[in-house]
Amino acid sequence: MSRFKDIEAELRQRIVRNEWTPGYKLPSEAELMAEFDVSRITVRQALAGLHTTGLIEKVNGKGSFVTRPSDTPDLGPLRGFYESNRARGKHARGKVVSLRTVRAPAFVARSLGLESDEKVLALTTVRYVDEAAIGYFVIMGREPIMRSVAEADPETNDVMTLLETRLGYRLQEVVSDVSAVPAPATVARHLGIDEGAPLLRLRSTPYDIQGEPLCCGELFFLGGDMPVRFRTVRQSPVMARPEQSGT
Amino acid sequence: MSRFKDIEAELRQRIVRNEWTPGYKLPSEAELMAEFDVSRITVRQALAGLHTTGLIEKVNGKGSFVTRPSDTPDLGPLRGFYESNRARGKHARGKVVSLRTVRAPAFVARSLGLESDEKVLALTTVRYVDEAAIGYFVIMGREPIMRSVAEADPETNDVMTLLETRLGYRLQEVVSDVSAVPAPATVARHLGIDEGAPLLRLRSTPYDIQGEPLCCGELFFLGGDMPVRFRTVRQSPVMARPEQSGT
DNA sequence: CAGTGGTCTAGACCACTGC
DNA sequence: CAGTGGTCTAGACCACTGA
Repeated sequence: MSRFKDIEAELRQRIVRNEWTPGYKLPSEAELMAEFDVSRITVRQALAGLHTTGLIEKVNGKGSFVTRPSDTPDLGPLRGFYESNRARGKHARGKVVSLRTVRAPAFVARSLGLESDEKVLALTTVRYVDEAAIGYFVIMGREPIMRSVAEADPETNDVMTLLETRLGYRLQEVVSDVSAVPAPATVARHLGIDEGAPLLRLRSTPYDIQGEPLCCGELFFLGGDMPVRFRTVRQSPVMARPEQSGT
Repeated sequence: MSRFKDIEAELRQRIVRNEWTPGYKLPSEAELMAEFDVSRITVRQALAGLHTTGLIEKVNGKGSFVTRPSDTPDLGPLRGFYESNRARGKHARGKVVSLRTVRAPAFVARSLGLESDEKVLALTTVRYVDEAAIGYFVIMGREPIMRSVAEADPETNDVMTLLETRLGYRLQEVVSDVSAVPAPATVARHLGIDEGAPLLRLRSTPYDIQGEPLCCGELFFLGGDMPVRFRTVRQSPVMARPEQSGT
């Protein structure tokens, strides 16, 4: 194992364990050189790793800082129902329909690594854009996380936002399965549409920076008006890079 | 502008202009040091940029090589209808329905940067899995590219695969809009379903490594059987890195 | 074995930030 | 001004590949 990877791992641990909280200024490169007794390049390789992972940001002339969780985390479609609509000048809000304990559906159990009949807490909201109901969201997950999400304000803030700003998670990726389904009766009723009408069903699982799935959402969107946009980038080969390059 | 960025740009140009073709072995770091008259670190910074972009791969003890386009490009949902189904042991094939010139629909014109009434070539296929028709694909684009795609074998190979292996493009990312729509009459007829049944509509635009949109696809999938999976990664400050410290 | 990339050291100068 | 990160040099040893 190379030295810089050790250092990177060590620094990452300090951040992930919240010894260094968001906004914290890391020791300068000079100090890290002293602490780990390595040269500057080695320190910088380690920092580069944290940087590209989004864990720290570097400010020329000031130092490196633990990133604050994004105000509006952008992970594709889950960038946030509220955020993305507000960004387009719409009025977006949600209404909690229920919060209750249910047996984890198969896809949730699979995503979260639960036993198939384990209990999860399910938070259901209906989401409106300019007074029109266009989404029916069920977010499921283990009791503690979901409790916290529910106790925050899921009627005005996106789950991803809550996870980052209120619960201290740092999101890394989201895996989504998307398909088209006829509207189930319950959903149809809440959205004021006919049962069986085409709905976009998005099943999403956000993972934190340590690769842990945090919760599992099943989101039903009304048809074609508001497509969900994904941006998929080519997987590039693996490497550790000495530095950042621009562009 | 920093030196290594200049060098990175220069090398990138040679690759993109096909002076250095896929599989070509780049000059060694030592040779590049000589050519550009810089130190090794600077050379490596430049190469790191190309590497994370997926343009080159490095093999310890051998050298750096221009990447060959992937045999099965994996850019999310467009990883390939055929490929992904065959990977699951299914029999997958397609049948060309038509190849004709049409006026670019609005979303195509927008994606490709065309005038709204410009002509594009549209290749339509119906796709089968184990003899069941489950997809109706229309791929549109400028004449030359689409002509080449059509003359390759769009009945057995995915468009992304053709673009990379037959036409020499290197894909970088795909932007997809996904929504649920009632089946249009034409599509319903080809898929043997009722008009108005829920379909997943995927509008995708693949971009090459230079950021040029190559074509624009409108894909209709049958409902819930085969969800399309997206994996969205957090946008990091500058670039994505596959490397993970977790190891 | 020689050639290659992977890693590292010990310095250096610059541009930027804040006092 | 001192402190910081951004960039660079010149040299070094290692592990890996292939003849």
